[in-house]
Amino acid sequence: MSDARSVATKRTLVAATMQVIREQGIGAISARSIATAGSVNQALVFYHFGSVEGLVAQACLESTAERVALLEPRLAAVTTFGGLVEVAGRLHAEEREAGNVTVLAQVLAGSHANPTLAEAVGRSLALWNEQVRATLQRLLAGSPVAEVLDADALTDLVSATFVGLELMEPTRSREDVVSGALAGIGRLAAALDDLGPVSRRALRSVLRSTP
Amino acid sequence: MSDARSVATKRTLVAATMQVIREQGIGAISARSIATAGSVNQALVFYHFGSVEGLVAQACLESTAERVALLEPRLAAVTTFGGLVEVAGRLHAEEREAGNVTVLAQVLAGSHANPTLAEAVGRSLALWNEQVRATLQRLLAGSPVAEVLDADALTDLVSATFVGLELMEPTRSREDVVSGALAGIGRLAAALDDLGPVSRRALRSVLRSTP
DNA sequence: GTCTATAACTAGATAGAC
DNA sequence: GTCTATCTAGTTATAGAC
Repeated sequence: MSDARSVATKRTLVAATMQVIREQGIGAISARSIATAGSVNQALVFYHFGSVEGLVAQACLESTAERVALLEPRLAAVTTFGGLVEVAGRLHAEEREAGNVTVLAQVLAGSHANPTLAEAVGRSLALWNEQVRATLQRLLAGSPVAEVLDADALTDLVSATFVGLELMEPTRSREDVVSGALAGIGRLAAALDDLGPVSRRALRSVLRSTP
Repeated sequence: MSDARSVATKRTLVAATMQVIREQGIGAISARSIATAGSVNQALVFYHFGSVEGLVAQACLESTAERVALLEPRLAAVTTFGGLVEVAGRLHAEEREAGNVTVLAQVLAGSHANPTLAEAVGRSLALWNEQVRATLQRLLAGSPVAEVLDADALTDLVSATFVGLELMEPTRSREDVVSGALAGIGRLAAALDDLGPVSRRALRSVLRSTP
């Protein structure tokens, strides 16, 4: 019974940590702000996680794992670049509610010169990148784009864009700019998907010869 | 005389602030850490800037203005998408030394739920976006891509990518991933630049009809 | 496991000497 | 303008009661 209670408390603390980071940013994190958000005692942070850093690391990891698990089946079902951009658009829309990427972005910023957080962020990013890379690898196979971009490079670019996008979200005056941009990218991707065999060969040879 | 000394002290404080943010992140910022980095007295932060926040805001703004001023003539000389990606690649390489985008990214993260910093970040981002948008507007005029993307949307995407890229820089194991990705994007852009009039018209009509 | 109390420290900010 | 000294408030972390 005491074990079940312990688990519940840990859960509360992790959830409260995510909430504080989402609503006030990593700069507002302290054992007290977390305890207040979760309506628990401040000392429990240290009893269960050893330190505030340890709790933040755990929260970052769980927040990311949660989102990646939800996304995994959807990415597995993607068969075209257009479909991938569509999933990206939905993910961005869902972020307003869940804020998992925001948590990752904030902890990423806080991990500068902080080995403990850096380790947690590294593992969180790896969870994302695994999924994105696998999807891109699948889509790139047989695509002319593979002539100039490998999955690793594209993955890094895609992850960075998403992190930057969510970090800048609060600064945006118009909120439809991102969806507009994603729609445009989606149409470019769709055009690429729908290329006939002749244009496909032509594009491939152009990309191959471009210095 | 006392005025010249005052200006020198302000400069020292602003430079020290940038240095602490670059080397230790926004989380390590305090009147004392800044004063130590600049070898000046801690109380001077409040005498010259009123508060730590005020100093950080000023540093963010100056750091950005400095970089944007250096970039402006180079962007003005860009005439192709390939050229734009090339400038972006150089900018990324120079960041390792200067770290101006890193400062912006860190203050951006710290501006979450902080009106003072948010205002400074907003103005800093505007400085960047002005230049990027003007360049993209020029390049998009007459390009088939304009069928699906306007300069505003693309600017937001480009800025977000750059901020995310610099924020993730310390986490990258291999350091040539970004340059590889930029090289690939550059070849795609070059292919777009070199399109003949026939392919150009064909692409335009495809993009216009893509839903 | 959880709570109270507290030690040890660091933060922002200011008054007053120089 | 700059420095020392200091106040206040908030921080991590732990001992010990429950």
